[in-house]
Amino acid sequence: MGSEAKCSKPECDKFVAVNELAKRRGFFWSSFEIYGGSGGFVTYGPLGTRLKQNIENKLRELFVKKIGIYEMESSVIAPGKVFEASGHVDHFKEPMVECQNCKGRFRADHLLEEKGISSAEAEKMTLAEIKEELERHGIVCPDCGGPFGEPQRFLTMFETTIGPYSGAVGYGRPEAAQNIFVEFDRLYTAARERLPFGVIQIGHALRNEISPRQGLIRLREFTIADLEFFFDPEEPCCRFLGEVENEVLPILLCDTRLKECEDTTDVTVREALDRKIIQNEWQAFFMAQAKRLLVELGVPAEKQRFIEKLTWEKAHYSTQSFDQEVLVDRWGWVEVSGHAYRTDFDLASHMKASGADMTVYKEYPNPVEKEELVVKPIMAKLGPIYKGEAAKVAALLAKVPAQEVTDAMEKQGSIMVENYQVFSEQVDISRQKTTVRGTRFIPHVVEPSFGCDRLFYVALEYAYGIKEDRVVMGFPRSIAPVQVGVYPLMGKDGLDTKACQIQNMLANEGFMAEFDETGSIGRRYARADEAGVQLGITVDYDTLKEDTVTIRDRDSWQQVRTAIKDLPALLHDYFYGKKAFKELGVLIKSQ
RNA sequence: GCGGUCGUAGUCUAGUUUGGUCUAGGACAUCAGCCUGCCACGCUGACGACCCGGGUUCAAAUCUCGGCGACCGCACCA
Repeated sequence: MGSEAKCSKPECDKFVAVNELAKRRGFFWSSFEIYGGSGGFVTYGPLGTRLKQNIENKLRELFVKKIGIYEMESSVIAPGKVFEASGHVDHFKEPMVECQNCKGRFRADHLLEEKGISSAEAEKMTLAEIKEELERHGIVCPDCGGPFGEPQRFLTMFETTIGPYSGAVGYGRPEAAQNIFVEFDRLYTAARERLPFGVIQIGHALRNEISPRQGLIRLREFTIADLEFFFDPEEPCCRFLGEVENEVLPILLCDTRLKECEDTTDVTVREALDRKIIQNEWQAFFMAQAKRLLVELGVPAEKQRFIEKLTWEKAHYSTQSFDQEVLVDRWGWVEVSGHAYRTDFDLASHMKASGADMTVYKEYPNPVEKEELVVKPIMAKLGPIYKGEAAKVAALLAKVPAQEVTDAMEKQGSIMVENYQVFSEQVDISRQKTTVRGTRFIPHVVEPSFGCDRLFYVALEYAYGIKEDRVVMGFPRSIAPVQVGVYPLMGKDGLDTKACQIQNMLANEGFMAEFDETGSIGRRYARADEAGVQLGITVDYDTLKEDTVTIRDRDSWQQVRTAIKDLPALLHDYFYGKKAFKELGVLIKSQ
């Protein structure tokens, strides 16, 4: 049974078809097959690597080139402190117990919560303490009443040691975001200390999933694109909002979800903000951009939606979160990006843990004149009295609010600081005028975060089509892994040499162009369609006479004839989306 | 991690029930040659597989145990 025949059957879904094609044509496959394989790891082949790069470059185009987001690249492994500070160490380790009788597994902290122990308490307990508490409350398996084994912590971060000393714990990053927060200070300097600004990092992340499934959808090592956008919470306006305010976002709201209803509410970006469905302008802007990105990857708007996350579904750092989902053939709605309002959580956490200053300075539009009381100890008088303790007295005095000192001096002529009495003649109280020109604050963050492997998968699935029993991968032209195939009609009479020259010329013009001379011309077209090659240039006998070629469109199978010398300019326009296929030459009537 | 189903060339599969005739068959793909004047033509040839390891047996693709992997369900998914 041939693969095409099988895939025309209804029970053969697109996931199976796409995965089979991907393996056969080298888009991707699961890694380490010669050693029996290992779940959750994937290898991208020649076509897949190119497609993935094109998708990642779409992100760069959309965010880096068009709106000036900065890009950075940092390490996958980070010292333990980074993820302790970020809260991941706490949130990634869940104590679990297994029933020795029925093998059911339960979250130990949840079992304890039922006995009135708060989750905060449970989180702090050691495994021994958890075991003790479980025994003390006589907690047994809720399913069968069987006894529990030893509690164990399940860690979904990959743990390692840095260097030869086992004390130095390191973790594989489960998201790319933390690198950005950790490097905030330098990034902010590089951004010339102006808000708002954003930084994107596209790179691998690691999550030690219990059981990775669903091919590219859930991997243990995957590519994530985290964009952290920093802004002043007092100036939350998005200057690009005008470009997207009429974009319609289909959102499945919390309220709707709680009614166990799956209906989305269609709102424009403007409405979503006016009705406070989305709290933040930048977040709404990025959601609109995310929708447009998916459209450009070939996923129509009606196959996308946003889900507002419920309180208990949200990450520990987020106040409002939406997931962007795409409808796929096999599993229904699958998350492709997350949009979280992280407030100042991350910068504040790292500031607290590291002691580094993560605040930024903001100048007021108008300086504020401030008059304040200043208490200055007169050391010339304190010194002779308190001798060696004079400095200490002065320090203690500095801790007392100036107004309090002034009041005491006016009432009693002295003030007690601990056991020391300071008299009014020992201090100099004055009113000082100062000009406050600005303030320091921690920026807020909205984060769009894309799963690149999932973007890749949905692009493949939506490109997958069957035309006359043949697979045609109809990628949008901007992400096609191969832009042009160049084919001699026959591998003789100099047609092959001519085709080679054209391929070479196009490659030098910057196109991804491939030469193929084996098999019949029809076979080569079919092969190219399956790889998603956007255009086919065929060199025939007329080419030798008049220096023209035919260009074949992968999707319509139509052909136009055009002069070789015009190819570079025409193709550049075509791939930039400035020209349609039919504008590339004179349409040839189908034979 | 549990339960179910499953694992044969690049891909899809026949064979497994009932161990031997399997030196493992086919289709498609790939490569070489011939042919071929625009959509997987044809012919000839080539390449190429029983997931890994133990056990039972005279004999294992087939039975059995363990491992690994895949899919589905449960759980998990910041």
